[in-house]
Amino acid sequence: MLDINLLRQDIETVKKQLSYKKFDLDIARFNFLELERKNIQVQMEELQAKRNSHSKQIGILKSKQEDASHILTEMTDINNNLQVLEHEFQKNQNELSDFLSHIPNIPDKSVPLGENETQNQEIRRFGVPRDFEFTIKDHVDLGGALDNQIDFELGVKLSGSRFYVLKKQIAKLHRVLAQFMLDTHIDKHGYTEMYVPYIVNKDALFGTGQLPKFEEESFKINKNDTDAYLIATAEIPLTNLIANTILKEEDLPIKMVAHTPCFRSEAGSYGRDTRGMIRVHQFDKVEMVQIVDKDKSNDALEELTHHAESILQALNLPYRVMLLCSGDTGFQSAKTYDLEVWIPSQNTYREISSCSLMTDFQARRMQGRVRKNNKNELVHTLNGSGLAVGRTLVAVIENYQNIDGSITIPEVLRKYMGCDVIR
RNA sequence: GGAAGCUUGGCAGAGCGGUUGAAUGCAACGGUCUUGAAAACCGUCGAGGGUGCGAACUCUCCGUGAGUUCGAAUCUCACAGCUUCCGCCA
Repeated sequence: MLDINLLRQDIETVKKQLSYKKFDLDIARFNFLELERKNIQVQMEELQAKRNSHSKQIGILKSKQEDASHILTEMTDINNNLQVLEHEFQKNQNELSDFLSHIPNIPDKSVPLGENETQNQEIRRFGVPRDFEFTIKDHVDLGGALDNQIDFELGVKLSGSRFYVLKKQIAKLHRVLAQFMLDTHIDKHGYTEMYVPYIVNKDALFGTGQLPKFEEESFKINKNDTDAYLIATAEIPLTNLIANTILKEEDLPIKMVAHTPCFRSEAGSYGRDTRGMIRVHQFDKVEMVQIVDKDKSNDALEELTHHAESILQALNLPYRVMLLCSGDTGFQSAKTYDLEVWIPSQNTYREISSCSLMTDFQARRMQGRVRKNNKNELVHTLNGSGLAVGRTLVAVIENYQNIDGSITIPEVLRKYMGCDVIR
């Protein structure tokens, strides 16, 4: 959520900044709601003040056993009017907060202007795609040939399309990858390991910005007759840990990491990436979240991105870092780096991590603050995948495939796997 | 799943219809004293919002939501959470 004062002070500038994100801010609508709010609120508070002082008067008179009937009749009037105003005010507030909660975050100054992913900016590259001297297979064929250790049919049998079952060494490699990522972030990058719920309430989804605009992307379930949601990313539970909290200055920065499954409905992606494990309803991800002082958040984004990159480097997987252009930057984000890993079978780089600076956009929604110089100030939140485990598995399998269909285990994973190759 | 008790400011803990946004203690912050620190003493000390150039004035919030009342932290109802006991069970 944006600071409403920003809209009050300089709405034209905000409109322009948001237009870079392909969002059309309805200025007339905002001005109308604000004017209405002001009118109602001033009247309402005047009456409330009157009610409060009259009530006190009545109390004083009654305690002296004196007559208060003339004030009481006046109060009836006040209360009748007040009821109407309070109702109108509530309606106005609902409309205003609905209006505000649908406005995306403003892109950072350093974000290149652009419409879509074709205008994203490549920042740097690591590694060189391997030159295969044989005809390569994709992970689906490789997994199938390896005794169906990646089994899509079983996934369909149990749950439908976009689900899969892993077995034996591939299942272990999947587990080991997550383990390696967690260990790296905890031991080398100073993150605190967290274990969090996979089912969260509406407040949490609103806090990180998935509600109200993106409800259809989550799996909604029922818990004790109230709405609950499967997490689409550990960003949701991790970031919401600071909801309605006033942190101490020395608490910052908070750096947390968790390995969780992620559930996505993938509504609206029919036909896209239908083959394989790239786009599925359930996948594992190791997620990093940082809660930082607002002055340090830009540096924190660079740091976080490097943390994610270090996993790809350790696995020796070729990748590139893309700075998303304004039009491709997500709703909540002010600035996002995507890490794209080389997928040989697709002869291209595919997203494997997204590292974002949310500035105070989420903190304002969830009221996460820090006490600084005796004043409370919103924190900045950041998150990044470090990494998406399923896609990392795909990348390892495809990049490390051998002519006989076996998979060489990356050096750093061998002590975890207890073997050098899967065959 | 059943029963009882509880839910107040950073923490502890009063208040149980009327000048209460909330006593008191601790913590925190500022100051006096001191070479420095501790102790002692003095002072400050919940959050969010509105009108106004400003001074200032004012509203909302005592788990959440509804209700009773001229007036609710205080009464009623529903829901949630916590604690304890019983039952069941990974």
